[in-house]
Amino acid sequence: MLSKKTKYGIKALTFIARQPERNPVQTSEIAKSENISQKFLESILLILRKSGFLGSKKGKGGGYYLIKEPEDIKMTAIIRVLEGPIAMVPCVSLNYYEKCDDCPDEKTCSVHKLMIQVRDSTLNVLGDNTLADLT
Amino acid sequence: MLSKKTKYGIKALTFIARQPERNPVQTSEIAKSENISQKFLESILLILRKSGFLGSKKGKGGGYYLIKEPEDIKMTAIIRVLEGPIAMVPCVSLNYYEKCDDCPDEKTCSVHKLMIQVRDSTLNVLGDNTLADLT
DNA sequence: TAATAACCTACTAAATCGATAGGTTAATAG
DNA sequence: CTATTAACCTATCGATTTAGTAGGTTATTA
Repeated sequence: MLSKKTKYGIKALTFIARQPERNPVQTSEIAKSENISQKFLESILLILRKSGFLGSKKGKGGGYYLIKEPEDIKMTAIIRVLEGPIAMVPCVSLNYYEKCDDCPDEKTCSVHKLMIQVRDSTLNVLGDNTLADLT
Repeated sequence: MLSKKTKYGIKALTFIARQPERNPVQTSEIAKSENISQKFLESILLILRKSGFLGSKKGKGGGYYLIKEPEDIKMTAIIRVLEGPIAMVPCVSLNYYEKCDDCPDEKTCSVHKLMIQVRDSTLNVLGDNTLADLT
């Protein structure tokens, strides 16, 4: 299941990407429009800023703005930052690999074999879609 | 993330499907071979029996056995029983649909649009694979 | 200097997960 | 008929994660 954190993060980024001007958008505006708890959203946008998706400006007229073009922001990147691994099992994760403690040999593991296929197909979809495709 | 429940369930089913004879396999044997807590595995095999994947036999020489041919057991069916929805968001789930409380219109929701694609590609992989493919 | 909005830290209620404990029931072997 | 075996059932539990809330501080603008 996708966490609300990730879901809200994607919605917020989409909201910002939809702005006609490149003006900063306030957290409160996004929160109201997308029905998200403002405090929770604050923490999400902070993560997205710290990981290089957003810039920010304080004080009146401040807010968050996109640093890159929506076409250049792949959904894989967003989801990895907010949700963590895309793979359903750590032992097939490209960016968050971890060995299973129960599995002695990945090569003969039936789950491993299957989850690699799932990972690849998911990766294809999320790699093909950019923020621009969601606007 | 795939739960251990589902992971162990798939491993157990694969183990049973690998048996040369159709003889019942004991929980203890699977647990030992696959490094799974026996008690936990018991509860999983019980679910798989109640949902029609396995038959069981009590007493000495008892255990669990497949009811259908491995070729006829799709991975989608197994995962839906053990893990629940395959979709990452309830609002795009075919078997466990639920409306999002924050989202006023699914048609214009960016997350919805994306998650439908992820669901379909995952469904393709899990629908193409049967238990026989994992053995 | 007041208002604004991002930024930061800490806490928490509720749910879920991965078990464990301690039995009961039914089938088989001797 | 009895002991053993293995499935079956119910309850509980510690740890972790989730989705927030509370209450501030810092920097920018009018």
